[in-house]
Amino acid sequence: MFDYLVIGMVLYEELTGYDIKKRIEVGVGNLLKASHGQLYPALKKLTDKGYLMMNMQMQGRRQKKYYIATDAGKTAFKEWLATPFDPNKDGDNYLVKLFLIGELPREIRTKRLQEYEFHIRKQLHHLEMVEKQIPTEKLSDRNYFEFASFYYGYQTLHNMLRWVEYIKEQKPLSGYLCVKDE
Amino acid sequence: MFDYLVIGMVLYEELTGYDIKKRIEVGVGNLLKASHGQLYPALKKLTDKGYLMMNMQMQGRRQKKYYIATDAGKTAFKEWLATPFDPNKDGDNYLVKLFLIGELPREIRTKRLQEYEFHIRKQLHHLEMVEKQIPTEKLSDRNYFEFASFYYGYQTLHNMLRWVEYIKEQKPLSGYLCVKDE
DNA sequence: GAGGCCATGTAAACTGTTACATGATTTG
DNA sequence: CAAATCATGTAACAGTTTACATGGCCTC
Repeated sequence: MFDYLVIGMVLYEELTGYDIKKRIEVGVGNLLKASHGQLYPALKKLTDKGYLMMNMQMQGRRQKKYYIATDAGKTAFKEWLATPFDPNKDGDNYLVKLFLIGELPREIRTKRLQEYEFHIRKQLHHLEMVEKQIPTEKLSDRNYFEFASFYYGYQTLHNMLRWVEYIKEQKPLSGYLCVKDE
Repeated sequence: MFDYLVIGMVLYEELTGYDIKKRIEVGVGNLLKASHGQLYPALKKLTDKGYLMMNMQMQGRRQKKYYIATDAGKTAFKEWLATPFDPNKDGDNYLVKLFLIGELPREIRTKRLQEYEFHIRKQLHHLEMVEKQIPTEKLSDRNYFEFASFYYGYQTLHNMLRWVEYIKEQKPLSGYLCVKDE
């Protein structure tokens, strides 16, 4: 998965390893860290495989290696991206696919987004079942924070749902943070 | 860290490995999975170290192993929990400590929560700097979803902040999900 | 009686981090 | 001129998942 994310970063633009790392941090940094100890070997491996092309340049005395996806890399990437998300196998990584989903043709994209939405709703439903078993009265300090964590997870899923609903219609992002309710 | 989480689950109650796994899933499942291939060896290791005590029982023909923390285990756990959170070392795992923070005396707890809050605000501030560089006009399909992912991360942090502010004052959890704004 | 959940465990494979290593450029 | 950031890489280590392995209990 990490490999595909890397290819996805250099589909149209030449970037250095350093640049790629930055982009990943900004885009999906909240759930995935790309350590350079993982990134640089990956770049080498993907170049050897023929998925990336490397172009070394000198900027003054500093060497920079620019990478860009080859046709083979683009094909492999798009095949991976178009594959339906499997909750059992892909676990939590749907956000990575969502991050890159703009690369899919609109029709498949909409289908995938609907699948994600369905999956989130299923998880939410499950948490609602669990929630019914939480006592509502006075909690000890101990239990308070345990249940608080549960509610945090619940809330997080809710936000995910709202977000997917929002981007499914490709509403302007400038409005996203201001929207308060569903 | 995983080890301490496990000890934290059995401070007062005897639980089986299976039970522990379930509890972790409900409490912090959204950011941490406890695979049984990791849990069972950990239980064995912690028992050997003297941090857990095991008590085998038969339920019909089925053997169940109940674990509970020893005094040594409790001490080690509380030392770990009281240690200030280090963003450079502990990364994203603060939610695990928050999940267990009710075990700390109120004074230290409040201090830790304030530290978490400060850390989240710092991250938010950083994202706000990044956000200023995002063009507000019409985005291509490609860029739309990349920036959308950024906003998701931003939103997630905001929720984290709201949550920490809320539980800092130990407000009733039943109201949490209904609160819409800060 | 089949399928799903309860229950435990091991080992190989895989993934990811951290420490080690080096050095240039930019900014205060 | 010091510190931060840019820039690349390796290797040992730590952490995690997955597949293999087994079997009981409960509900439809």
